[in-house]
Amino acid sequence: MVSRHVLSLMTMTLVPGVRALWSLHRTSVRAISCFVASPTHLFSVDIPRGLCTISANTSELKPLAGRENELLLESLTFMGVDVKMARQRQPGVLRKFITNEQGLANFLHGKGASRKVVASIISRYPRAITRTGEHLEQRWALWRGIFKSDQEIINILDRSPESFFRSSDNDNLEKNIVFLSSLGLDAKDLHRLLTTAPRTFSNSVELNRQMVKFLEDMSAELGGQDHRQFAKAVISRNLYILIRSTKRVKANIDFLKGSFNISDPELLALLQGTGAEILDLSNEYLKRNLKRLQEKMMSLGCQKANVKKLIICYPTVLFIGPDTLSSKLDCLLKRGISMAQILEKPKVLEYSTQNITQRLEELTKLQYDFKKNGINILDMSRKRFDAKLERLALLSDE
DNA sequence: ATGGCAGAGCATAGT
DNA sequence: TACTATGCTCTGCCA
DNA sequence: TGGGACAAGCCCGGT
DNA sequence: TACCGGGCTTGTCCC
Repeated sequence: MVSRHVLSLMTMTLVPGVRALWSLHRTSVRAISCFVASPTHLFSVDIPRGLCTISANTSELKPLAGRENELLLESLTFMGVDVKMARQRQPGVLRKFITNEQGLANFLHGKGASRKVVASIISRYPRAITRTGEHLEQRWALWRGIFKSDQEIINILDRSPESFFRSSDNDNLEKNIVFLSSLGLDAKDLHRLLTTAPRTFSNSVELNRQMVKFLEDMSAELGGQDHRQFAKAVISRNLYILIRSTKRVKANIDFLKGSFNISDPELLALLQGTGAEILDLSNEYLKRNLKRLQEKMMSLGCQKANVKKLIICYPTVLFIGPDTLSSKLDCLLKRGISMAQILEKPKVLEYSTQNITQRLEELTKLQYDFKKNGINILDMSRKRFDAKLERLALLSDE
């Protein structure tokens, strides 16, 4: 009677993948069996104990018993998992009765992950151990449709375990891939997308659709010609766009629109060009940076049109914190470089104040004439700059 | 970014 | 059996 | 007048 | 944020 109850419980709750792992586990556990009392302990489905207690007190068996699963803790500790971290992140997982940590570990090892990587993955995203073998196989196959090798995927999992494990919906993942491909994003873009913003693929496909729709609508609103093309361009220019909220993106676009008198075609061009990344900024940050940038430039005698020009040809300026930007400008102006020159060659702002200061010193020593030669020399890479300096020194020797 | 956080929805426990 | 409380998962958002 | 060697400028995209 | 360098065009000096 009791055993039949347990059996049906087992068949109902153990999904096929877990059952497959069961037999696998029994063979592989020998090597480490010295650490635990019995193979079943390692798997953390404590059947013998369950058999004893099930009729007496059902609640002790269930996942939500309110206590942590000691055998699971042992198993995780043995695997090198940072249990403290896991507990802090997803405490509920540690109380679960049926888990698949060994299956997961075997699976990942098979794909080339080291023991350390596996431990780190579980520590940071404990829910990973609730995924069944079958689920893992499916999901991996879908990812492999985009990546060339297992190792590539392992690298991403190591960086961002959550991206792979947060969703349990493989259908959705598949739909996402189909959807994103259908946009006309080529294999290379898809690859870059999943590499740099893997979270995109655990979004619901509806959410991704919404963002694309939003971008297309925006293109229409701004008088664009090919709306699909616009959305595609924004995405491939800004791989993070799909993990932003449409609310944020809309707020940023509205803000840009209202802040300086940029025309619709100009805005359209900006957003699908290098300015696409502006959309990532938190709304407050963007507001603050633009406001302070304007203030600073006005105080230096610039017109509003100059601000606009700067942003359009060098949007990255909006990423630079107001204080560093301000001191960077001061540092250049102090050495006799004019604002007009900076506006011509804004790329100089990409370099650190320290770097710029140092270069200015070296050039002053050689009596470099910025008025005559311009400031191109400041925005070269270190190597190129040094080579240039050498040539200059040689020239002045003669 | 990724880790934290919140809300919705779901399953189970408890009465 | 019906209803509530509790806890977990999933998704989406924030910075 | 042609052409080739070398430097500079410019535009990219990639960490 | 800060930094790097590939690759392409243009300019210039010399034979």
